[in-house]
Amino acid sequence: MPELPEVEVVRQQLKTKLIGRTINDIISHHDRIFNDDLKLVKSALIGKAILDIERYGKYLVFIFDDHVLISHLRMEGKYYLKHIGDKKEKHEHIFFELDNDISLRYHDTRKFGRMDLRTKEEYLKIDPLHKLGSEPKFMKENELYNKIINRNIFIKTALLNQEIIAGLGNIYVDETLFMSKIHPERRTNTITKDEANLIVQSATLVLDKALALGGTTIRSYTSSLGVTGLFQNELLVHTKKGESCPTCGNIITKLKVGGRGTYVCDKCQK
DNA sequence: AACGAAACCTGCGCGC
DNA sequence: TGCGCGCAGGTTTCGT
Repeated sequence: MPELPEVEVVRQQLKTKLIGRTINDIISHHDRIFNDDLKLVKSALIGKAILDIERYGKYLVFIFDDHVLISHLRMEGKYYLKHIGDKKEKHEHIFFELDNDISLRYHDTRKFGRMDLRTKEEYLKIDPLHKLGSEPKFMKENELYNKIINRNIFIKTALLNQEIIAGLGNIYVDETLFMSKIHPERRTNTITKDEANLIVQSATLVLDKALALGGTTIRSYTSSLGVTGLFQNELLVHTKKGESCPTCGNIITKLKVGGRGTYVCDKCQK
């Protein structure tokens, strides 16, 4: 479900509700969400307070005193705030039972999401965060160019690779490439410095604007945690197959790039 | 090492 | 109505 703006919205919402709350119990109904042994997770976190919630790219990080819990929502992960004892809904896999009668529930229809327990000391230095690329707004001049010029993959595939650039997903890559007038199937070794820097600038703009509108909501139900953004009304090409290009009027087409549905204006994007 | 495809899951919409 | 297929805002693993 979420890319950087949607995860950031979740982070901000959770923060207002959860800072200072203490974990009284953790209940798991599906044993593949936690990558670590449940007993280990419980012994590290039970009795501890949530001190902060950080975000790196699409990863959420719950900060405790000695440990952190890194959460990736993948395609469909969501957090719901309920009351302890509320009926377990389908696809609610992890319950974090907090003080103040709060039951923080991790909901994931496809069970793709994952959580990793790490120590505060090392969590930025090891998997899964240590190889994460820079977010567009923090990228330096030519940083993207230097990372892709010696590779020979589709530019769309490169922008979806979180080790190259962090935070973009299928929707925002399409929008970024449209704004940059670059075709998603351009090979990375043909991208110029100016084009790479323009891509970073466009990505920064798209992500900022999407965040300001609360993210994008397509093909998704409303959640109890405000992931009902408005940026879907601002999309220029993604989901617009058969419609007119807002720049030139040409019909927008859909193709597959790296197995992902991709929307493009063949006239504008070269 | 690098690349592309398949795998991981479940649900929904569409065509027949 | 029922069935099979393709598709879904992501990442990891497998095969070449």
